[in-house]
Amino acid sequence: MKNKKMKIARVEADVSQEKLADLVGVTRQTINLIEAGNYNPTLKLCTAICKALNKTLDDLFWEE
Amino acid sequence: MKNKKMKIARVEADVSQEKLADLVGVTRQTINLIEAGNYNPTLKLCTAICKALNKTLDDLFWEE
DNA sequence: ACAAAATGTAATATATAATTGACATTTTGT
DNA sequence: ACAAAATGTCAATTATATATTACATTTTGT
Repeated sequence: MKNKKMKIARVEADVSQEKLADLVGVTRQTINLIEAGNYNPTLKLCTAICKALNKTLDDLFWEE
Repeated sequence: MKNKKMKIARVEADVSQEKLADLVGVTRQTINLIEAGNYNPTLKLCTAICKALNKTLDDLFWEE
């Protein structure tokens, strides 16, 4: 269960994993792991990522 | 920063903290802490809570 | 083709989410 | 008024999100 939506939003915003990591205050590896899936980030981090990419939680992290 | 939205949704759904905890597979204390605020739950738990209460992430956990 | 940037991934360490058990207080039903 | 249920909260432990360091591979620009 990769997080394609987040990766697409990031690429559309034209920011690298490293840049996004800086923006939200985590390491590049954490961003990489989230996009790779099998990861369970905290709400605070999800929210920070959404704001950095100008999206909402439902946009990037909701799964039916 | 209490999570009022979650508490309201839970009460409207007529489930106790303990019942909700059972539904989503955590302890009552964890639910209590989230509602009390100053807590940073994981995405998986947030999603489980939303589904149990028939809400979305934006409904319960989005903060401007 | 080449160098630089970006990405994938692993091992170990640290911070903190979540558990467990317990008790006090508040709320609800009768 | 009373008992039962629900909630608030604390201390100590366990599980796991995130950091750190490091290296290999892939992608991008020139």
